[in-house]
Amino acid sequence: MDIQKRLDHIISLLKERGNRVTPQRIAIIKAIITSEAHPSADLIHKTIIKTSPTTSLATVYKTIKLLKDINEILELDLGEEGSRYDGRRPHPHPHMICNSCGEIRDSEMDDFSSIIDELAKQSGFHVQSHRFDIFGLCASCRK
Amino acid sequence: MDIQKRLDHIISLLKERGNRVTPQRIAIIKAIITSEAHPSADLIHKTIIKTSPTTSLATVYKTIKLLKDINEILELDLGEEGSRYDGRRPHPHPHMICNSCGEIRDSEMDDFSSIIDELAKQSGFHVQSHRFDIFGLCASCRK
DNA sequence: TTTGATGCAAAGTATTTGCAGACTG
DNA sequence: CAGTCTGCAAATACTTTGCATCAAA
Repeated sequence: MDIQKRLDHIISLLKERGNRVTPQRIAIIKAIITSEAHPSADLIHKTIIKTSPTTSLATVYKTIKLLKDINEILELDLGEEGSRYDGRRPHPHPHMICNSCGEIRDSEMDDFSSIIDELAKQSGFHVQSHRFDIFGLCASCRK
Repeated sequence: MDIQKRLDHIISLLKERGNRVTPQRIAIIKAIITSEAHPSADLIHKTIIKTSPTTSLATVYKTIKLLKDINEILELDLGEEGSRYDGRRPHPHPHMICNSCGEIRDSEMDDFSSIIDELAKQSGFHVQSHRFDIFGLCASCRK
């Protein structure tokens, strides 16, 4: 799905829900679905104030929450380092996170349903989402 | 490994490193390697002040950091809800985390080395650790 | 006796919230 | 126009840190 289609898709979801489509929201959504960098809220903010100066960090957080609620972005909760967001592939998939430079790379493998089903079956657990994150050193930092 | 052996093991590791073995540390270590509840720092503190009243929350955090550094406990970083700790099985393994009551249950499956190797191989990533957490509703909350 | 550990309180940091005014639909 | 959204600043909550004092070895 290209960026424009995805943007239109999200905009219609918002309209359906009765949410308003403001310039700030469009700028934030564009930034987050475009970036390959798994940006933080702060980086998203720094990125968009260049072209949309009247956007506050608080609004970035509010819009992120909105996008999470409609399952259009994935939050990668790194704890003390804050959260990073994946707006390109909103379905859970593994990430490789560099402990040195902080780079986050997507992995191609994203179907863990059989493994998760097996784990859940044993205990009557009802699965809603998951995260599979691998920490280490990326190829560049390894050198 | 029973609790006493594990406690002795950790104490010798600390001595080797030149760390001191204080009553506070012993109380914290006992609490954390005994609990099945994946306790938070605050819960560990609340637990031990009953028997070891002269232990501050700051010391709990400092000791947790120490135990993480020597790889004797596992941190489960839940972001806004703070961290929980697994002192019984310090090697990475999947957890099932209830979105309703917060219960964290260990899964038996803990060898993902082949999957992780495969993911890492594609990109030259050097794996140091991982987390595999499944979110949903536990059997009780499902009802 | 030496030096690392402790407790306290203050600082730190990512995120959330309350509110008055602005803007979408 | 009604009601939502925005920016600002204050509030939150978990965790860390500085420092004077204490105690393990």
